[in-house]
Amino acid sequence: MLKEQINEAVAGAIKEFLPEHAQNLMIEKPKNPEHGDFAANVSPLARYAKMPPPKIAENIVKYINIDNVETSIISGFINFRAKTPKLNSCIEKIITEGENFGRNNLGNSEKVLLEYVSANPTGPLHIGHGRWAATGSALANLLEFSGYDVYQEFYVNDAGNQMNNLFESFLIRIYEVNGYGLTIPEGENSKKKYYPGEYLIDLARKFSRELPDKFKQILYYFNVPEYHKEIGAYIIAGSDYVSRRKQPELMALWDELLEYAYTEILKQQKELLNRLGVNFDGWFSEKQLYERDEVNKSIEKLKESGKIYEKDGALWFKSGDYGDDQDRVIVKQDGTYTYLTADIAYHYDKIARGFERLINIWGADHHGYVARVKASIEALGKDSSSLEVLLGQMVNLIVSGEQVRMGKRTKMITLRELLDEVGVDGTRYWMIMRDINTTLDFDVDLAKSCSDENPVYYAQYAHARACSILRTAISERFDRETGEVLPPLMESLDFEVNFDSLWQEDSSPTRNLILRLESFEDAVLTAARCRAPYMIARYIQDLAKDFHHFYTFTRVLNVEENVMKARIRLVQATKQVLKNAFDILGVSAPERM
RNA sequence: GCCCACGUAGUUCAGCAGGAUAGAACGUCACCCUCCUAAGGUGAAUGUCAGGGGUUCGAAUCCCUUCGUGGGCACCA
Repeated sequence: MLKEQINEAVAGAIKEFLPEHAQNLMIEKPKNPEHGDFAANVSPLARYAKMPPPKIAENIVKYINIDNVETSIISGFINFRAKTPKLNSCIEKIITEGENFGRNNLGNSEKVLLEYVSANPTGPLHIGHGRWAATGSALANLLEFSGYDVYQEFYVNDAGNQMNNLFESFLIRIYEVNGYGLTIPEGENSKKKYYPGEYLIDLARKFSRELPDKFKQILYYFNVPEYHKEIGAYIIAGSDYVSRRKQPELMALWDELLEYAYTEILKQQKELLNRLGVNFDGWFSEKQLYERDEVNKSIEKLKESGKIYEKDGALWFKSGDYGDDQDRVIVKQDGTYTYLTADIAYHYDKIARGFERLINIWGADHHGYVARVKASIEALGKDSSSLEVLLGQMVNLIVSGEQVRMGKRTKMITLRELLDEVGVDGTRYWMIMRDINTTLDFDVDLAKSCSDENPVYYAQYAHARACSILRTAISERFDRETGEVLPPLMESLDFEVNFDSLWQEDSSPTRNLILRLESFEDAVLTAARCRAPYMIARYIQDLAKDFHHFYTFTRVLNVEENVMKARIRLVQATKQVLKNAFDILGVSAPERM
């Protein structure tokens, strides 16, 4: 990689010139392209070298010798300019490496567990989940491309209070669709306890259709008498059946109903994620943590660390000792566990499974949890820096120029609806293309428009255009005047190239394009380091721009044969790099549009 | 009140391990298709980098502070 090469050469030169103050300088791209392709600013060395920057630059340049790279000095800057043989070799490298071009070994096969989405199995995925899903799967690709061994996991919260709420809501809906006149109560309080979404009505219908006998059992065991109708759902959800819950038959039925509901919902979530091109390696069940007694085991481990104490009838974890604002409850007064307890057990399990690095994508609303979980890892005697939590900000949906408030009162727009509207490529690209630290304005109309205002189409069009040129090169042609069929310009795209013919005239669009292609390796490396797939989307935009620019200024076909061959090669290289970049994002690179 | 993120052109955003004249897309205006996809390109206009301090040769970038926006501060998940 050119930048890397220059960086090493400069560092080596500084070692010769200023052995006692050797350091790396930043290699950057000059804003003014006339200065060169890369530049190093020597000013930081001024205080040690005790001479003016231009003098320092002169001294350093003496020790720099990179094949086919020119150096020049302007005041305190050393500028580097790649000569044509260097650029030619870049094209060859891309063609040779093909789909592997851009890979690096940053990860050094480190085993990474990437956890993302992890929605509750209590309802449809919403827009926010779509952002984590798209970004997470792109990050997984990016990390794999950078030498990490990535395992993608979805944590299924199939235990805890929300499961009771789901059960109760589902039960009410079953009564409702069977004509018992019950329904989910309205009001703010109700929203905390019930899932009012229509999807449970559909699910209750499906249930009643598939398992008609079950409803008879429900009537028997839950025994909602006629007079309860008026009082409504509160009776069902209240003490009436809770006291009877101890009956084994009732419990079995309870579990059966609940399992039916959440496995159906989970199935729908999985299907939708699949459709989005998101493929998890594992689905980790919270419930299983309890069944395998992992939660208790992790409490024992915490006890061993001496960071557990009892207060007010509850068991506390001294997370405050590890930088959390305050200590946290692990076992509640009533003997049940908090959400955190299971989460700690989950993270212990990840470590026990041999993952060296844990990366979680969480919504920003979970940011309070970061310190707690990190604390629990510290208590285990591990370095909590192995856990990286990426906090993602919200998604604002823009429809017809108006922001659709995602508040509690308005109807929730689901990911499925968005996907139906915008399509997979548009949804993924838009979800990924912004820094996860900023709130995302998702303009639905723009995202689904097939116009130049839409960055997805701009970029995909560049790929289609490259494909079109290559296709035309080997296709039969018609003579415009005579209508005669002419043979293809090229028999095949497999030929020897002399790249010197690329450089016969002013060719700055060509230079820029090649330098951009070359910088893909650097872009991947930086994006992987920052865990930031959006940087790849940005790279794609830049590359597409350079290619469109090249296209309008440089004819590829129907020029002198050697020139044509060299330019075809360059188009092939562009197509390859675009494809590799799109593959990381999981967005398709269409052959034609 | 405390914690996190954000504030850059009319709009959406890059740039932020300090460095040369602050960039792009969209929108606006003026142009470019005999010929590889005009879903493209060229040119022009557009800025108190939220405000104020500080650090230094140099700050959009680092530090402090004020203001604004969003999110979070449970023995809920």
